[in-house]
Amino acid sequence: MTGGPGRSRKSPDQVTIVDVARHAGVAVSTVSYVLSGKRAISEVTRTRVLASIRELGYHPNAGARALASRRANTIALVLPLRAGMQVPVVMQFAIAVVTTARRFDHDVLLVTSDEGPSGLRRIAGSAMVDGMLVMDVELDDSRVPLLRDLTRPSVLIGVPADPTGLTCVDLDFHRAGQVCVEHLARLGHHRVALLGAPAAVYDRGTGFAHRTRAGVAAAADRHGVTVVTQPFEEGPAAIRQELADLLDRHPDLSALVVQNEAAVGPVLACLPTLGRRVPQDMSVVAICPDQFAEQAAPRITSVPVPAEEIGRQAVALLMRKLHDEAVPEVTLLPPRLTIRDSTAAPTARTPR
Amino acid sequence: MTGGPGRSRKSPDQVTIVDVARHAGVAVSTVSYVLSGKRAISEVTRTRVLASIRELGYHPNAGARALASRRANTIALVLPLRAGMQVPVVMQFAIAVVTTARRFDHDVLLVTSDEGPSGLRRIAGSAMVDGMLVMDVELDDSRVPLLRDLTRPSVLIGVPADPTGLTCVDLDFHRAGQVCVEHLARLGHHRVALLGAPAAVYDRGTGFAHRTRAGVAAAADRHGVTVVTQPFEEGPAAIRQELADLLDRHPDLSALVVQNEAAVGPVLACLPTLGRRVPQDMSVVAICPDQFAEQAAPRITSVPVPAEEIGRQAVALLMRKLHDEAVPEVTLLPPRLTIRDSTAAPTARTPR
DNA sequence: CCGGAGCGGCGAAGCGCTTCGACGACTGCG
DNA sequence: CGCAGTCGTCGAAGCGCTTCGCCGCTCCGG
Repeated sequence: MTGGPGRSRKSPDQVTIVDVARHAGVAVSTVSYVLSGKRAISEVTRTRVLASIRELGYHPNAGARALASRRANTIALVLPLRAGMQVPVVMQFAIAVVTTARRFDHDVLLVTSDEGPSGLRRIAGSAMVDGMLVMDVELDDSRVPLLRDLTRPSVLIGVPADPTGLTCVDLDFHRAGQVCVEHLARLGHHRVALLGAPAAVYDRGTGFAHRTRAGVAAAADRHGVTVVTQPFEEGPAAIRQELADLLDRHPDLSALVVQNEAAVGPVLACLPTLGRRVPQDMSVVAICPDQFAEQAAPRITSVPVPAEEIGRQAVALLMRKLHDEAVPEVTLLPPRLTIRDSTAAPTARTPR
Repeated sequence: MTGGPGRSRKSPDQVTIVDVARHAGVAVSTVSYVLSGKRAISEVTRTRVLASIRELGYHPNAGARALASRRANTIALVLPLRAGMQVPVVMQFAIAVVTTARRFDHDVLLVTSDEGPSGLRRIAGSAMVDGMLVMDVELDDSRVPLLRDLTRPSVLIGVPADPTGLTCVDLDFHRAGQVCVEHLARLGHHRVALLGAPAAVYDRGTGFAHRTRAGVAAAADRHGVTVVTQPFEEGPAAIRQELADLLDRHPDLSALVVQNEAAVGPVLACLPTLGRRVPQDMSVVAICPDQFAEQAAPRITSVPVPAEEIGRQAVALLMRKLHDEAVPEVTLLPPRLTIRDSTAAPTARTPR
């Protein structure tokens, strides 16, 4: 426990590369090369070293490795912690990121933006991470100029207004909006409402909300569909009220596109009480996680946000940037519409 | 860019402590002591050094620091990634952990359990983290013996069957169950059902589910209340069915305790269609996040899981362990019942 | 007037690892 | 038979930081 006079002051439990080398009867550098594979090592030596490693329970010291190799084998995942976040999606995403990063032999440092840009500076400056994944990027995000300056590569989830010099991944929300409307138009709907995120989300300049709205509008235009757009606050009471008002003002609506996870359940619950059965009197398409769509009654036709896929892609892109490979500035994942039980052809309801 | 002959091969952007020392005209060690405060430094020197640091934009290299000081200033947050997790709670918790850790000048490494125990070994062995927070601990958790062996301290969220030698934090679910039943008993209810988590969660030996059940049973006993216990699967269809069955078998139930985030909404939605208005015909108490309880219609009397508080406590405890302070093995947070609109005295319904 | 105790600062020895250049021992070829 | 070219291994020089021991001051009491 005290460490005899010979052993200086090393803690007893820490096995170092020196111990491994001694145990295997080779030089320290040989052990290192066995581990990294950066030089040829004879099969016999390699197995002997690996055996020693296992026997001693050796784990390379991350700090020393980072210091010597100038690579931390860690990436940062920068989460926002604002209200109105899509919690399950974020979680799914985070898990995909960790899992994928591990596959590339990297770990993930969890960072929140509440320290502001200085937090990013600190992380990057201290060389704790080799690169960073930044979530929930807004159209005009204050972190973007900083990221452009930083020496470490980064990948953004979400697309800012000007993606020049950046790397961004996201669902193609514009197309997602289109796909929803096209589906409804094909069914014969002509009057559609988009129930969007809370107004604050639009005001904040959140890309996905704006892009979806644009996509919906574009497709509507093209297919002769009229669209009413309406932000939607949270809370079942507010939702009920807003929905009632909406139907009051536009009694001839026959379909809804809902882009607001939290609203999906309440909307479905309210519609029958407002005299609209789903899907007979009102079709509903949602942009929300599959899990939500599957569990609702009726099951909802939806375009899921492929959080897992986005996470994988983001990590993969970051890894390529770490290897100095060129990557596209914007990667948009194609939306996939899953048709379930909440959409149908409209039934003649009010005479024109 | 090429690094002149004098500057050897250091990357141009990395400011080191040597640069700061030179700029401030002091020794490297002096800069270090200014930063750590471990030795007295004159005010004049300290300000000069701090000025240089700011001017040069110096950030200590985390790897070097960890190597030399043998402390990484990082803690691991070990998440499960099983199905049936309480996603919003986990998220809340994670954010609280990161925020609190930062307050102690630590960062957070996000780890998932899918690598199994070897993942924990790797993290601990590589000295990337000084300690770990392990979430979602089960009664008989395979990670527990490992944690006991590890040299690095850890704090568990959840309490295993035998917490000896560990440090655990959790909501006092036993008392939470009691509190719910006591509230109902006080209102005059005599026939209560506990709608629990999916059966798999019980089978898995998840502590909070078992403890709640025990607490409910104990309080029921004491107050002369009869309790029906029933695991509840997910998905609105299943829930509706199970609820209908339950009411069929026990038509005289006048109150429900729901410990199943995902079931709260559907249950509330189903009850009226089964001829039970809330709270007139059926009182409902839930153990779920406040957010859910507030947004439901009617707003639900509930005991929230204080994720944020648990996160803060867990980090605080871990920090104390890092400083070799003694901490209690089990810290149980007292449940707080918030009375809202979903509970009332029972109305005579079926004649005895 | 001198000895001892702080104070404030310096220099150097690592922390555990990667990586570069060097160097024997083979190989194959002229 | 000799020389160049691998191949496999070694030794040593850092990476940027903390920390220990030391030293020259100044200040104080005896």
